[in-house]
Amino acid sequence: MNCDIARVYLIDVPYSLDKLYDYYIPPELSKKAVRGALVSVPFGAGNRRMSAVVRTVADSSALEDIKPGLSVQESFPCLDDEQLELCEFLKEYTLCTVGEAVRSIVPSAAFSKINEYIVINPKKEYDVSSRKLSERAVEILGFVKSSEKVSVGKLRALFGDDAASCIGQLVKNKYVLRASDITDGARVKTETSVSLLIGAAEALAIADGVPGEKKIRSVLQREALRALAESGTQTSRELGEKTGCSTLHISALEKKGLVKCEKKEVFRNPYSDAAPEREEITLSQSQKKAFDTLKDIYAKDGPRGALLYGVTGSGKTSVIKKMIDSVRAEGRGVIMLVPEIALTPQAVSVFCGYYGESVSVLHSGLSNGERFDAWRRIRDGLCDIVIGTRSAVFAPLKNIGLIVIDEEQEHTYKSDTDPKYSAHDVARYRCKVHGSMLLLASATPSVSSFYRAKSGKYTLVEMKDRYGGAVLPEVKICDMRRESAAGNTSPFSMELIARLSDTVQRGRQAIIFLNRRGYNNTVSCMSCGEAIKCPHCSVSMTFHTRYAEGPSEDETRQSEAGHLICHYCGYTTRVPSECPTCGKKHFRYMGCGTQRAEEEIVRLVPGAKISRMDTDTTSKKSSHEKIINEFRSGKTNILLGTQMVAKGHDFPNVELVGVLGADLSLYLDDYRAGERTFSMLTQVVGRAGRREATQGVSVVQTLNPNSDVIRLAAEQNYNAFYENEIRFRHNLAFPPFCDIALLTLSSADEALLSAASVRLYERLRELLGGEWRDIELQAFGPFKNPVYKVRNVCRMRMVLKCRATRRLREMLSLLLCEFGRNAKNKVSLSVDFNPSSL
DNA sequence: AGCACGCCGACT
DNA sequence: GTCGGCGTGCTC
Repeated sequence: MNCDIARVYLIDVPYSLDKLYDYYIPPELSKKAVRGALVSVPFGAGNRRMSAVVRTVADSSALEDIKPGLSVQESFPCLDDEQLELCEFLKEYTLCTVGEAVRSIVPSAAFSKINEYIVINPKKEYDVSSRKLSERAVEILGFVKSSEKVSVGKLRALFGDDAASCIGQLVKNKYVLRASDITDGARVKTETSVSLLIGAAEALAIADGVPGEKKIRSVLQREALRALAESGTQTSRELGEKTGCSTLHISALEKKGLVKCEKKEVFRNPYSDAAPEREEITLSQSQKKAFDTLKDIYAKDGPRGALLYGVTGSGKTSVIKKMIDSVRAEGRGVIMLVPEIALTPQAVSVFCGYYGESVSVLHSGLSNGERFDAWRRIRDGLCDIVIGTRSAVFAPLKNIGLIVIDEEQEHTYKSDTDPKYSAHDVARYRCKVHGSMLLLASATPSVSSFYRAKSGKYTLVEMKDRYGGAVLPEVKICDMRRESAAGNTSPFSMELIARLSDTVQRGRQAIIFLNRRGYNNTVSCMSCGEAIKCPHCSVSMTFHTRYAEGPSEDETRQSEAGHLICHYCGYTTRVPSECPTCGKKHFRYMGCGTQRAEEEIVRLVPGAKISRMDTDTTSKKSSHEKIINEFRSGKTNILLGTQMVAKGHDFPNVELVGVLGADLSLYLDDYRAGERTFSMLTQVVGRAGRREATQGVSVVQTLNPNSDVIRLAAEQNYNAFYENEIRFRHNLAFPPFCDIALLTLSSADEALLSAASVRLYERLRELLGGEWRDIELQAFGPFKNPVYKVRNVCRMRMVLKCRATRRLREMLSLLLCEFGRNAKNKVSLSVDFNPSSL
């Protein structure tokens, strides 16, 4: 066999079908059907056309029956070797399909779309009466006859779900044919630049109608000439805007031999107008020291990772910029990941200004076209810095010298849709491939990363001084139990109200932070302040109200209504009649949100002009920036909001920060609750008095003033916090001492779902007792998801504490295939390693 | 997932 | 008798 064979992965197949398939390459495509190319192939009994990516080109196959019919979809090889291997890495690592991996690293606009449709068979005489066709089929045939081509989906919509079988019948009897075509993905945008072929003086003379010169009657053509003579080469769009001429006028000028037009590709870049600003960076002594250490690490060979741990305000960004400069000086590229660009637009603008044309920005707010263009710019080597959110870690940069993960503790770096990857892991992988350095930066590193640093996997680089000798704000912890004992039922302490009034009166500004997130409340004792915790997991229990929140359907009523549930192990109990810690009988159900807080401020602080910022008020595209600008300009004097107010913004006029319910996030049903609370408090407390000589003040309100996490965050004592936390993780076997694999079954059919969850449990036990008995793991469940029903889909889960080894992944892969194959029953299984929340 | 093949109930 | 129900199995 001397015909070439392409070994491909199909793009949109379920996990159990995600294997390699062989197809003949037609001789005329042998140049185009190369490794990494996007192709389409006929698949399955019905020869449906499916997208695929070529993994290997071989000259022979182990199989006998190989289908022809491969065609090439895109003009460029979509993936290079590194990206293809990255896709396979993602499959192995996160148990996604190769197709899902491809879709997440290639912008959707690069994909052509395959349209399948039905046409009438011109060769077939359709003597309907003679053949035995169902009435339905005759009806459908009539419809197909009357229209040129119809998609199966449309027929299904018009004739009901059994249309498919009728079509099968029609196809079998050759009344109709299946066919497909391809619509292009994103167009490459071009623009036409117009330049004069004659001298400017001559052009002006023609435009003015000077006698003796060539005569042009059209006013608009003359105006276009004038504009070109005055300002030189321009795009046809610019000319149109300036003079009102159209492309017709320009092509007329071109025909007359007066101008020449050139088409060239342009890249849509929403950041191209960032003000260029390249200030020389001067480093303080401690910054310099950190920078030198990082450079030494960079100069080493082999896998290198560093954790840049610097207290808030120590000036990490300048050190990172210097690092980026020195990496680029060696001719290598940089990827810098940030948690969420929407929250820090000005930080991105500053970066873009500093690095100008060399930087590409990638984030979810881009249009498909913009994203595609940014991706092409990077792939074609037109820029060497990429700044972006999680998925920017896949940027097709060729020669990576450094990957930076800023604010590395943020949970946005973990994806919770397939592929369920963590940017840290992908960054580590790519750094290994490129021989580049990984740099994590944070004022409050994640416990896992700090542990890696402590155990020598990363080099720890510390910055202990605040830049410019700024002082930390004074932090007052306010015991809200006393307030309520004294009869204050408002969410604000007397002290905070007094300070707020004072601040407002003196024309200064304040930030109020309220971490009112999620839908469920915790129950804590009015007397000792302790929240009720699960006896098995030492995480707080969640109080479920009568109705689940979310899209309110009548059926979303929860069966566990009015119970306490541990989202971790599934343990469920009633609210006890007395506090397990102190025996008192009164509990507080916490749940004051930003809206109520706003009302209270209006009532309690005369003259306050408040901006409220939370997901409710920032749903519109630019409203977030509007609120920020109003506050920055002093139009409002109190900024009230959720996490958004804690991030990145630097408001010089803020001297007071209030934190309501500092312990709210402490009792989230997740083992990282402490870590998140600490990070949050540290950030928000640091917002007060950033650069003024006058010390800012933070008032932290809590029901639990003795909590170590809150106390240590107020002191900004990360090390002590870490020591506590790592001990807890060690004792209860949580990451980094083990991994968590979350298995989720979902289905619209409750009975099938619970049957499947029993099967899953039994199958898992069977596997672990047999062929896979070498795997050590602790399994919990199955139990219902904390939010059991979402949009009428019910979910059940099992939680595995284990080591995410290759062997474990193999076993879970087997499970995925087994439970995927039975997809008939409409139950699907998914696996998430170390999910960002439980 | 989708689609074919294949073996049992209610209709012309 | 057959149409068409969906159970089972395969897809290069």
